[in-house]
Amino acid sequence: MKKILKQPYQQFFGTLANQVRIDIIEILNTGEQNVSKLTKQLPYDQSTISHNLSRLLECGFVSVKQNGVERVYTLNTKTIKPLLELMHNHMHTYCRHVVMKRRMKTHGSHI
Amino acid sequence: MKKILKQPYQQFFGTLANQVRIDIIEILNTGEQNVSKLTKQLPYDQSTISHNLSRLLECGFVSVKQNGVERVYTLNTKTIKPLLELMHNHMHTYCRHVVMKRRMKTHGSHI
DNA sequence: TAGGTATATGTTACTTATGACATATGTTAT
DNA sequence: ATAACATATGTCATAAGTAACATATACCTA
Repeated sequence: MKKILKQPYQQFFGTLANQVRIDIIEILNTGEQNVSKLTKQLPYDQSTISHNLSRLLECGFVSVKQNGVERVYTLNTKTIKPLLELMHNHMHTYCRHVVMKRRMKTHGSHI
Repeated sequence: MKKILKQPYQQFFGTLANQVRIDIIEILNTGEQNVSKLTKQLPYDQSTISHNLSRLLECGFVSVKQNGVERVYTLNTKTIKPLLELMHNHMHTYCRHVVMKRRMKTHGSHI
């Protein structure tokens, strides 16, 4: 069955307005990962990770390749990097009252 | 007045994932407007427009100046223009095809 | 083929966002 | 001060989104 797409703005921005998906993006920004590894690094159920990967995939924010039994997800850095850079610049310039707080459990992300 | 401190990603992207606010942005993209004029051009209540302008303001997507009895809202084109351009490019490149619903032996492509 | 692992999908209780309505506040002119 | 208009704010029913749970499906190895 074909998925009915919502309005593109909601599709695009709505996908990024979610903590689980942002957490996934931040991890994938450090390198491709399969679902299990993502699940181990995040405080969410495997099914939650999978559901949200599905939405990221649907929006073209990640791609996936099969590797034996596992599926390896890769971030679409071509879109994500300039997008997050734009966001951070904006927040820094116009929204300094908003606290930038990371909820990641791991270190080293530089989105 | 103190503003709500949400997570920046949700603040930023969540604000753009809404039809009323996108409608407002599209109109303001053609030039600054006061609230009445915006209300006349859109199928929403004046209070709805005002509520949503408030959120756009909070996120720095618009600025406002008092002009007599009216308040004139101006789009922050410095952020919005490149942002929407990025979005359109992305949608055009990655979101024009059918979603892959089941596992397939592919070697990874964007969706 | 069976059993184990990896990932996806269906469902649902709960949370959050939404937009209209009612009303309050602010501004200008008389 | 008051009227008339412009805009903002509080509230609420309900619509939409969320993440866990349960389960199904795909893939691998023996």
